[in-house]
Amino acid sequence: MVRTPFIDTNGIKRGAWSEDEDNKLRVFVERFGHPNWRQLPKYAGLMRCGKSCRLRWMNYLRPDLKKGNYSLEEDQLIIKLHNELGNRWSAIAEKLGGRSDNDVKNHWHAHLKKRVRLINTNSSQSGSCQLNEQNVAATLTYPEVSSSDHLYSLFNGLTDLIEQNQSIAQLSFFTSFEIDSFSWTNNIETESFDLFSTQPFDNFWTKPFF
DNA sequence: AAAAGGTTCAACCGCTATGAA
DNA sequence: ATTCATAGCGGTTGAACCTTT
Repeated sequence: MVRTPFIDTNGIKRGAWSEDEDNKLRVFVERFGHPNWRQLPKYAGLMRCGKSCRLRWMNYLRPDLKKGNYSLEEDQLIIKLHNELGNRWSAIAEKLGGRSDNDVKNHWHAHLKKRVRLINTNSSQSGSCQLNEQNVAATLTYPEVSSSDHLYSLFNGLTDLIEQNQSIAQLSFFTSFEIDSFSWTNNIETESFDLFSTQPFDNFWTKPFF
């Protein structure tokens, strides 16, 4: 998933970084720091521009960089911070700790934006539910404790069902079965709320889907 | 099995902010 | 006050990978 390496007209290498280049940059920065990114490639023996070196270090090589899947807590925090700060990815990444701004930005566009938009759309249309089953008073039990991968997958499943325009009957079955089994197996107290409430919500993660 | 379309993410580009001269 | 160099930011893109048809 990387761009093919090539040398541009100025003799600067572009595209994907090789392992050898990574090693040169890592060794150099760990030893000397990076007081001047523009000069760095010359002294580090790299054919890259300073900007490219900085980006590679900040987004990939930094030792304090956290890699791998995002936790539910991280997703919650990104959504909350994006709501407060907008597209200020570096500020959001800073508060997450260990994630690069590029990584957070990609994660937002790939995973979170769609879900937030979907929920906002459905919330604003609560009077005329898209699912074409009017006047259905559904109640959803929701665990008070939300730090669980199980809950995360449940949330994903729910939004996928909504996206596929599934019926309330299918949703009700899915939610009650999944959440009841989760709360039962984890011995967690649950609280009820109205699935179709139009009241303003204090907490994104506990607000109804419509 | 192959083609088409969608997803992911590393890297690039252009712009702005900042600080030094 | 102005100019210039550099760092940093956010939007966009290229291409590998994945899924669907």
